[in-house]
This record gives sequence, structure tokens and C-alpha cells, in this order.
Amino acid sequence: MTEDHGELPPGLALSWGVLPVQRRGPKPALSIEQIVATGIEFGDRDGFEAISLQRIAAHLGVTTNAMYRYVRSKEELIVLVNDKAVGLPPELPEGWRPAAIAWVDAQVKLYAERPWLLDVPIRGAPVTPNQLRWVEAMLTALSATGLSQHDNLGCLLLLSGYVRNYASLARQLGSSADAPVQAEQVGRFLVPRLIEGGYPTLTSVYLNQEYEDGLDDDLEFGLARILDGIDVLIAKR
Amino acid sequence: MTEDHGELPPGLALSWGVLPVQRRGPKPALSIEQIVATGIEFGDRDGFEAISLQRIAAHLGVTTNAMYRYVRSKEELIVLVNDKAVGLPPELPEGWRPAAIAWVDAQVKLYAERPWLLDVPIRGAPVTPNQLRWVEAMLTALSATGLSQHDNLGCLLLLSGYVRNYASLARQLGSSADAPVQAEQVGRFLVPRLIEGGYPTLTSVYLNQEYEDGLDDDLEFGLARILDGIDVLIAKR
DNA sequence: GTGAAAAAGCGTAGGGGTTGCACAGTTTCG
DNA sequence: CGAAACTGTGCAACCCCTACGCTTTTTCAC
Repeated sequence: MTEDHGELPPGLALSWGVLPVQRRGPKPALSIEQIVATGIEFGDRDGFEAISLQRIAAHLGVTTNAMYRYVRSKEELIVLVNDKAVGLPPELPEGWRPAAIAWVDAQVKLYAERPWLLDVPIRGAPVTPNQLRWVEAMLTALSATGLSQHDNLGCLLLLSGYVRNYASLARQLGSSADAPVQAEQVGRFLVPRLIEGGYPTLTSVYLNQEYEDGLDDDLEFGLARILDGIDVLIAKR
Repeated sequence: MTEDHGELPPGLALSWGVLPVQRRGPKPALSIEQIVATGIEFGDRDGFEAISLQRIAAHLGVTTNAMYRYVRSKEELIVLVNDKAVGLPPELPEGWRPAAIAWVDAQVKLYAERPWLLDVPIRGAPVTPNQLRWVEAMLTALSATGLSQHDNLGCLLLLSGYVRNYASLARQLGSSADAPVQAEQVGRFLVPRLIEGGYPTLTSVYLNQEYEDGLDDDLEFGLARILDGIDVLIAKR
């Protein structure tokens, strides 16, 4: 009955709570939950870079190497931390369009709270439990459109990519209070070169100072484009 | 006449060819061009991780520290390598829609040739010359839509985000010849847990094996959605 | 119970990587 | 012809991840 899952991607088994059975030897001083929780703590406080086996080990009063009794590699740790940190999706409202908006908003909020999630490298299609909860939620909402499953997957990809992109842009523009100062300095440097270098459209964008305003509008804008596009598809089929 | 650009983001000045003037002392043994070219070489051969000051220095027959005479930090190097590697955009056809498709295709091709570009962390809005060439090209194409500059920027963000996302998905699915084997193993592990864990929609997706087929179709699919969405907007205004 | 097996944790070690500082050599300006 | 400025180098510190071997602890089997 002991399943033999051979070579699974790092973190897959652990994220689903499948631990290697142990029979003899001292009880582990730590638990995976503890380790993962510490990782999240560090991420929240000091960013993605701060999530290191070394630091976690030190914080838990253990040597770095002891970590490798629990986790096969740093990558595995990251996968676990990531899945735990994304948490569960919210309840979505009725109707695919409101649902999509709510889903996107929730992710934007999540990324705003834990910007370091954007630094987690994407290794493959989502396979961990919480990530799949999000996928499941949106997919069931989309099933009301009457589109094929394949189309729904395409829409999902579209939406999740959009959120991620928006969030990562919002982060870098929003953070650092000196952003406006910096931006102005960059503009002073850039504009003459744009003019001389043959970037007419960009020059006018810069001169109209279109680069700065309303990021919230942008979220809504792009999302509206995507949803309208999906609507067109629905009408077509 | 010597401009004093104070604190500019790393790589900005250098990417535009503004070098700190030198008046005395030995001539540099290396040039920035050489260093950047070596970086690209390593990236192409062994991926993003392989781009390190240490390796480049060794390859050029210099100590690691000598690099810091040319580049203020690794981050600066990465910015330069990135801009050089993205190169120039292609000539775009007439009409905003064909232009957008060509632009997207070109980027997909670029990311297929240099997948490691997807690993370059995005630090901020594009400011380096080649990156801005791409922006400029798409922006001028979009100006034919009659939308506002602000709307055009939103569309651009939408498109570039979409490409990036698609490319990063395509990479991880396409690479590694054992991907199908791996995928099957993952499926065997995952499906029972999806059934038990309350993921009905995903379960059916997995059982229908929707997860595997045509990635090329997906590119076209999402792009069509976005362009349709933009079309709706144009009609509305 | 008691001994052996298994597993945990530690120490040591090594291999990468980025960066700072003091030093010696080279070029060019005054 | 100095002296200033800038070069590359060596040394060193500091992170990070990971492998190996050893000691200690626990538990199973007898």
C-alpha cells in the first residue's frame, strides 16, 4: 500500500502531506510546517532573498545541514513556502465575469501583501494544493461560459499571466518612496536621447508625462480588454 | 558640458554609451562590449545562472575584481547583457493588428532562442535603448488605432505581459525531453488526490488530458482574445 | 531487556558567488 | 620630470548551497 512515486518534481509529495515514513531513530526536532512557516516569516519581513536554509536553520536553533533531513533542496523548500503563502482563494461571486474580476482582485491583493511571491521562479504548471485551489476556482467559474475546457484553460492562462504581470509592475512603481524623484532624474537623462535617437512616439509619451499616473486604472483597463475579448469568443461559438 | 547625472539606475548610463571619461592611467585591457558579449555567450550556452562576473573574468583572462572597474555591480552587468541580447525589433507590417501579431511572434521567437532572458529580473519600466526600440515600434503601430496614448500604453503592457507569460510557459513545457514521462508520473500521483480533495473541474481536465496539447494554438488563442478586446474598445470610442 | 539498525543532527569542508580594500604597475597631464 | 589618476591583482570577508562522515538517540526485533 506504500505508494511508490518515483521521481516526482521537488515539493510535490511534501506539499500534499506525503512524508517519508520513519520507523527508527530520534524524533525530528523540527517539522516541515515549522520550517515553511519560518520561511514565510522571513519572506514577509525581508523579501525573497531572505528565505535561505541558513537563516531558517539559525532561527530555529539548528545547523544549516540539518535542514536537508527535511527538504531535499532549496528548490523544494521554495515550492512549499510558495504554496503555503498563496493560501486559499476567496469565494467567488456568481457569473463568470464578476468571478473573474474578484479572482484577479484577490490575486492583486495577495501580491501586494506578499510581493516576494513574484520573485518565486515558475518551474512548471501548478501542481501544489493551494495553487490548484485557485485554478479550480477560476476554472469552475469559467465553465459557466459554455466554452470548451481547452478554451477555459486558455482564458485562465491569460488572466493569471495578466495579474502576475500587472502586480510585478505595480510593485516596482509603487515601492520606494523616492520613485518620483528617481523617475524625474531618469526622464532628464532619457528625453534628449530619445529625441536624438529616433524614438518619436516615446518622446511624446514622456513629454506628456503619461508614464506616471493611475496604476489602478491600468489594472481595470487591461482586465476589461481581456474580458471583452472572451465575450467576443463566447458570442462567436 | 559634462552632464552630471547623479544617481541613475544601474546600467542606464552605460547602456546608452555614456562612459565615465578617463584621462590618465593605463588603457583598459577590456571593453564593456567585450564583457557584455561574453555574458551573452555564457547565457546562450549555459543559461542565466552561468552569467557571473567570476566566469566572465576567467574567460577573459582577468581577475574577478577587475570587472568592477567596468561595472558597478552584477545588477548593472545584467541590465547591459539583457538590453544587448534583446536586440532590435523587426520591421512591422501595416495595420495595428498584423503589427501586433508580428511583434508578438518576434518576441516569442526571441524568447525561444534565448530562454534565459525570461530569468532576468524586471527591475522597472524599460529604459535601455533596445528595449525602448521594441516599445517604440509597438507604440507607433498602436497609434493607428486612434486610441489615447494612455490606452496605447495599457495595450502595450497587456501584450508584452502576455508574451512573457506565454514564453515562460512554453519554455518549461517544451524543454526537457522527458517532460511527457514526468507529466504522466505527476498525473498518476495527482489525480487520486484531486478526486479526494474536492477538485472536480480539475479532475475532469486531467482525465480529458487537456493539459498536453497544442501550445502554438494557445498563443494564437490568447492573442486573439486580447486583440478582440482592443477592437471592442476601439469601436466604443 | 538488550543489542542492532536506522535515522537525526552536527562538524567539517568545499565550491560558487559578490564585493571591499590596500597595493603595485602604467599612462598621461602639468 | 614628477605627480596624479587609473589600471589590474591579491587578499579577504561574507553570503549561499550541498556532500560526507561521525556521534547520539530512538525503536524495533529477538
